[in-house]
Amino acid sequence: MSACIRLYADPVQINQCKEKLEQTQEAFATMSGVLALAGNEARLKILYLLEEEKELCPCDLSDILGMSIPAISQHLRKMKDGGIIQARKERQTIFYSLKPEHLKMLRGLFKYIQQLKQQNQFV
Amino acid sequence: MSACIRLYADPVQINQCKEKLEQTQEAFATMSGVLALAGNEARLKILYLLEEEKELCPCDLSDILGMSIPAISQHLRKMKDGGIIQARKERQTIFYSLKPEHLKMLRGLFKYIQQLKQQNQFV
DNA sequence: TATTTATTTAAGTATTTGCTTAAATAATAA
DNA sequence: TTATTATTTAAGCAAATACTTAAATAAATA
Repeated sequence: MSACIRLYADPVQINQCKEKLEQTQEAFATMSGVLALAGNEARLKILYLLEEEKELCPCDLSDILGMSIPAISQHLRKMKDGGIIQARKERQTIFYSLKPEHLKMLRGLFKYIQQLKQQNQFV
Repeated sequence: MSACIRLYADPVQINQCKEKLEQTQEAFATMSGVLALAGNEARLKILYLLEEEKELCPCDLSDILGMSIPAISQHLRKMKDGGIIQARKERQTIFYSLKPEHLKMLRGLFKYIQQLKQQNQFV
């Protein structure tokens, strides 16, 4: 694949890297999937709000984020399919909340958002 | 925007949520940008490898990941533009490394990848 | 029963993404 | 100088994204 014919390439290093990735292959697929979900501003805000408020319905989220109901609904479906949120039905209303699955990781991200916020206040 | 006319919507809660988001607006934009970069399997692996190996050139990355040089180069440019990696030139070779900027957050992600790996080993 | 309400789904579309191949740069070596 | 090497850039393209509007579900109410 590579077009480079390096004198100083370290074949041992290259192979060690390949092995490391192979052993961790599944984790990278899972992780990049979750990060891709969180890597959209609307979805990141939804996740943050679900952590703060415990649960919210599509209608509330639409109000809060100023986005259409179908747009919200489609983001929610994506995250539900991705296994990071869950739904609970109460009469006509569907309440979404964070799934425990990747909660620890998401909380790490929220903590970092708070740090960024603090930094911005002093700039 | 919303089509729902809820009897039980809590306008105080809705407004508190809106305010929280407004105060944190910039942080969400920054954060989702970084997560979008990490939310691609190839790029996540590149970031991980740069953490492990300190620095690597496009050619090494091409070998390790089994991807074409231009594909790697374009991912690197995207992450450089996004401010999460930096370049150093030595003769003909360009060495890329993680920028200190969001390193703390990225390390949190790498730690979580290791945890996922451990879990997979016992499934 | 018919209507209203909350939500989802479907279809359409403009934009973005992530690769490909080919060409352009820039530094080194012959 | 010319050729080689490492990398970037450009152009093209198929697929994925993220919205839109309109229609379909499903539960509650009149």
